[in-house]
Amino acid sequence: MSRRTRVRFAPSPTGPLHIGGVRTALYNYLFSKQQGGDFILRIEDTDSARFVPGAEEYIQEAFDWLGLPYDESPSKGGKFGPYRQSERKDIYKKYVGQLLENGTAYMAFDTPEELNAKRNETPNFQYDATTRLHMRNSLTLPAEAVEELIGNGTQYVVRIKIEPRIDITVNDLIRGEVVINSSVLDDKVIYKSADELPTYHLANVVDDHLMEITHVIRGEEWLPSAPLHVWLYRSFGWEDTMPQFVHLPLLLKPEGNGKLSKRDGDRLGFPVFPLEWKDRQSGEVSSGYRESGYLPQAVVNFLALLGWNPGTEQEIFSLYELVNAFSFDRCSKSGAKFDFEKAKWFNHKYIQKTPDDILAEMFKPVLTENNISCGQEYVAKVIGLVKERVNFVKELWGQASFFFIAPTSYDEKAVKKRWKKETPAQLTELISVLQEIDDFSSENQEKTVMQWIETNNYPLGNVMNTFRLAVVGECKGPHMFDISALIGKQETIGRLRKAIQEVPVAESD
RNA sequence: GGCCCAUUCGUCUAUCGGCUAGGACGCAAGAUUUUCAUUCUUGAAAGAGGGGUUCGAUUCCCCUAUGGGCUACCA
Repeated sequence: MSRRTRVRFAPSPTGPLHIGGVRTALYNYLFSKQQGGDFILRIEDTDSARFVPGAEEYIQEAFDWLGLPYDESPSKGGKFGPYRQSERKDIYKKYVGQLLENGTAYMAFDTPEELNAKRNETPNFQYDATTRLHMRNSLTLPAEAVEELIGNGTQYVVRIKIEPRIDITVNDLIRGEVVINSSVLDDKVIYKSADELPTYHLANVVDDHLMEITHVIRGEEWLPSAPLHVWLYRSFGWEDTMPQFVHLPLLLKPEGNGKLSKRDGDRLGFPVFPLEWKDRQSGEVSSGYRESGYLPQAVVNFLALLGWNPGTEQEIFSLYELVNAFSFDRCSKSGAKFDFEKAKWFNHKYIQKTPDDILAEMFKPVLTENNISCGQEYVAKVIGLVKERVNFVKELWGQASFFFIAPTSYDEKAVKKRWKKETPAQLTELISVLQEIDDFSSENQEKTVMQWIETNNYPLGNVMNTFRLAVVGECKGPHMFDISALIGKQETIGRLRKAIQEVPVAESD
């Protein structure tokens, strides 16, 4: 009997979604879609103290932007809901009761102070089979005392009871079998009476079971607690439908050591979040990929290759191609440092793939910012000419501003090098040559102007560069006649006239 | 400290015992171009160290080193 593949991405709404989390979600998405299964978003908000308003909305918006739709989620619903753990209190309560009843968990009344004291006096103190009988819990206290404590409202926690000296095998699709002896595990808290909420471990196992999750695909930081999760499945008697585990290598800082953290981004000058995030408390703004000008497809492509490879030399993948090509046995086992330069390169590639009119739409705000209002068709044409030289949409302005406004100054170095005393006369002549051209297309202009240059035996490089200087203001930009053709005859001649008047001829030589 | 995971160019990675160790980003040089950029070509650049196993180890095993993760009534 094979079950329908169902995977979940289960972030905690404690702030903006980190790019490492995005990659985890992406791998979940790719795998589930390849298997024709379901991709589920579950919000793990069991820690009320760390809840951050707006975080859940942010997460949803990020996946909308990235183009990774969920089949089931808090906003979309689904038949395994609710999808917010804070709304599943009753469910957890019921299942904790089950463990208490079958004796695989117990209640502990030790206060935080008592535990701290224990930890201080005993090095490497662990709440486990060797110590639990010296603590205040339902194993050591008489039944009546336990009754009384509960009766008078004393707060307690429920701990899982780990039997010692048992080898627990975690089967991981990337790492193979990881065997851990239960003696190194501690009796983790799985439920707190204070807020009637489970901790991650319990909620996770119960939800994955109830939601019929077949593959738990998550970051490597969860590997150490995977044996505990296996133990929980065993305690519930759910081992036969236990999901397959997949622990993904972590995303590391681009320089130095440690895993990529929220603070790294703006410190190193690149985003670590998909979308911009403004902290409501501190007002601190963290940059996002979307706002920095990345195309979502580029982010997805780049992230997919960070820890996975197709085994071929293909690097540019559409989401569809990724879904088909993805597999866990081509995932690497070690952490990947984030390479921001390569991310830029991917974006450059995707800019080239994006149709000009879509880029024009994205470029609109930049134009507005510079007080330019202009027909979309013209903007698209401009972009077609310059897009191969940019990595980001917003860089288009630096490459194309002269298509919208005439130069107000002329690059000094270039003027010094190119603007000779004969230049004004030559350009004046050029004006009359251009004046005569009826079909102002790039090709036609080129033919005519080249002929004129040849006939007069003018130095080609110098004439063309001064022409460019007059129209662009610098020695840069696409093919000269493409520029003049696009801005038009009138504008081209106007700019030539202006330059002849304004650019001073160097006195020397 | 304890436990777990990992280790090929600066970075992401290929190699599933035969290697002149391949590709990409970045870097350098050259070519193309009337400019700048793009593009193209070429180049420099790697198996952490030590033991085994083997005819032969980057590949398998062990040890050490290094990196990373976990070690909460966080996730």
